[in-house]
Amino acid sequence: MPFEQLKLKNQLCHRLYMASNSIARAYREPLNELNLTYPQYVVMMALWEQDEITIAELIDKTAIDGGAMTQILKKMSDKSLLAVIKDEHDKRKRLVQLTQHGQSLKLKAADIPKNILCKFDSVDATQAKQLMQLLDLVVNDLAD
Amino acid sequence: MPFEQLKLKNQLCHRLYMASNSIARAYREPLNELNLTYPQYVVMMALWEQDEITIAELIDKTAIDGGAMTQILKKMSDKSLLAVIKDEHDKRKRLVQLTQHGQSLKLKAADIPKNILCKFDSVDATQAKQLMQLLDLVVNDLAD
DNA sequence: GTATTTTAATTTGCATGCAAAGTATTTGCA
DNA sequence: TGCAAATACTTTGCATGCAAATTAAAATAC
Repeated sequence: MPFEQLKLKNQLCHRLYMASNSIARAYREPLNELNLTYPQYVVMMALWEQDEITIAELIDKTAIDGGAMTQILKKMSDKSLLAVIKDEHDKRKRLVQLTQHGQSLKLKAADIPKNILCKFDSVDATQAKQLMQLLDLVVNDLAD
Repeated sequence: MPFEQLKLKNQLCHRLYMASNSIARAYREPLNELNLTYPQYVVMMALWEQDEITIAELIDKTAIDGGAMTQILKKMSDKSLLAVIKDEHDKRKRLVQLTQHGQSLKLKAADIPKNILCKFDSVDATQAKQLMQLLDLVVNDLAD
C-alpha cells in the first residue's frame, strides 16, 4: 500500500498531539477552580516540590519554554502565587519563591490528580506506569 | 509520603506534555523545508488520505480546534496548497480541496516519518505500537 | 409554513510554545 | 587586567489551542 507511512492512524506524533490536548483539556475545569492554567499548575507542582529555585531550574524541571516562562511567572506573580526575587550571589539569576497563598493552594490541588485518574476507565495503574515509561523513552531519545 | 500524587515525576499529563512538545519540535526542521507547520502537516496528511472533505470532517480526523482550523486553512490557501470551496448541496458547509501543488507535496513528505523514527534509539516497533495503543485508550477515555 | 433548534463556520480574546534578537552578568582566557 | 564567550533572562513576532460569542443555513417542531 503506497504512502502507508503518511496515514494519520500510523502517526505516533498525532496520537501524542491528541492525547496531550485531551488531558490538558481534562484539567481545565478543575484548574479553573484554582484560577490556574495548565502550565501554571505545572509550575506550582515544581515549586511545591522544591521552593526558591532559579528560573533556569524551573525551566529544567517543567520543560516549559523560557520565553513563555517569563510571561507565566509574571501572571502568577500578579496573582500573588509567587514572587520573583534577585539572586544576590549571581545577579543574572532570579529566584522564584511561593507566597503563603501559593503554598496553601497545595491543599486544594491535592485531589486533582485523583479526579483526573478516575476518568480513565480503560487504563489501569500498570498500563499508566508503562505508558509513562514509554513516554520517557520518547522524550529522552528526542532530547538534544 | 505526603502529596506524592502532586509530584511532577508521577504526572502522566506532564509526560504527555513533554513528549508531545518534543516530537512536534523534532518535526519542525523537516517541515520547515516543506514550508509547513506541524498542524498544517496534519491537515495535509488528512487530505492526502481523502481529498475534498468538509471542514467538519477535517476537524474530526485531525482533532484540530475549529477556531484554529479556519486560520490554518486560510494560511494554507494563501500558500496555494488547497482551496476551500462552497458545498452547493448544503451552503453551511465548505469543502477543502488540494491543489496540484498540495498533492505533489506528498512525494516530498514521504520520507519524513522515517527520518523522525530513526531518532528513536530506545523505542522499537513493538513499543511504538504499544505506545500508540495506550494513547488511544487515553484519548478514548477522555473523549466527551 | 413560521418559529425554534441544531449544525457549520468564523471571529475574538487570552495563554502558551517556539525561534530569534536583545540585555545584563559572569566566566574564562590570553 | 581586559575582553571575548558563555549564562540567565526578557522581549518580540508568529502560530496555534481553546472557550465563548456571532453569523448563516438547514432541520425540526408546532
